[in-house]
Amino acid sequence: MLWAMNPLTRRMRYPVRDSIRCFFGIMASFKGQAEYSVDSKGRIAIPARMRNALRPEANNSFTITRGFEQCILLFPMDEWERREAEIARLNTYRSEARSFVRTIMRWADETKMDGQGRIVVPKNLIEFAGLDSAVLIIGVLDRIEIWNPKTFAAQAEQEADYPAVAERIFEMGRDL
Amino acid sequence: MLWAMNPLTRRMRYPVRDSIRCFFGIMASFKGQAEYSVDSKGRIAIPARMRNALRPEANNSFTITRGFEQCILLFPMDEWERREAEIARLNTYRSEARSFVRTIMRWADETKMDGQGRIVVPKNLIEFAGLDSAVLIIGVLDRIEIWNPKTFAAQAEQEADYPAVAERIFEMGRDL
DNA sequence: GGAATGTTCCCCACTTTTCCCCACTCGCTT
DNA sequence: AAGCGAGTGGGGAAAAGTGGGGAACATTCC
Repeated sequence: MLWAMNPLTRRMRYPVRDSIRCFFGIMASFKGQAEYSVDSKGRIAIPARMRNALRPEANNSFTITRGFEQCILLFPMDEWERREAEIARLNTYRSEARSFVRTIMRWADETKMDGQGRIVVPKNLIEFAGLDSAVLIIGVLDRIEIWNPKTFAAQAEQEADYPAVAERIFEMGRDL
Repeated sequence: MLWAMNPLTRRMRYPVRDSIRCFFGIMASFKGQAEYSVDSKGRIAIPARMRNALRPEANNSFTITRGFEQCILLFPMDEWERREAEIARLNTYRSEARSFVRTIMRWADETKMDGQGRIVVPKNLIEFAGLDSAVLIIGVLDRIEIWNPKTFAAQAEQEADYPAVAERIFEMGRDL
């Protein structure tokens, strides 16, 4: 296994295996979940396991934004830049595209981890996701999701048909 | 990461990563929202996050104009010059193009930030956008939008189908 | 022409927020 | 048991947002 230096801790803790190849090159690959707390200053610690999956190019920074569901998304800086370039190609003389870009960018903000590996979550996003003292942090491939545990549980009965959904998504016959 | 000097604060606060490549080269990348106040002199502060995203070429200046919606647009000077060049290429023997160019240029004005990072908004634009004491400032990629919060809220029910619009726009299936 | 009035622009000052750093606790490993 | 990594809490310096004074310039009125 290869290791690279994590600039936050200045240690060789970045495992290259924890990344996957994609169209653009290499992207991070977050996985797992953890229940952490939000402190009085609105800070949330990023689980060490996910910090270690960050590529050095991300510079310990994330773009934080809202999800389509009632949760917060964290994209590593390098990954977000690719998405933004895609958004910038939309034709903003079309009213629908204009409104879409406005909504995406309006919720987005840049945030950098402090020396303890924490990020500050903007107040409007805390409100949007309905966060209180405890949060559920989930690693989902190229992004990290932050949920209020209650909100997640409430919408997680959808996962009851998890196998059925999988069948629909992969119905073109291509197995992963 | 590269840093350049922000001439406003005379500090190395301008992150070069905070710009994205586009057809023309590099453009600024504004994001986030903030609710600020308009003071008695008609001045509005530009959020520090967005000031730091300005390229030195913009020279702390904006071209201010009206949007397609009922809001005010701020383009960094360097970005505006590219747009103006684009507009100048339109065929002004077409009456529709003539009218479009006239309307755009009629509302446009130049404004430069003061030492505190504030701009003065022309009275006709304040009237057009219906601004009073509080404004909503939104970073939208290559431009900054200034809204009356009430006006924005009134037209923001479009955001209800934000996920649906996203599915339509990115119908190739790639989730954002 | 000159004084009065108003506007623009630059600077200084105050308050609040943000960000960086230090410190503590708790498991787990050595 | 000691040491280290990980999660949590908080203090203080610096930056950001806000308000306002006053000089320089323009405009209007007598």
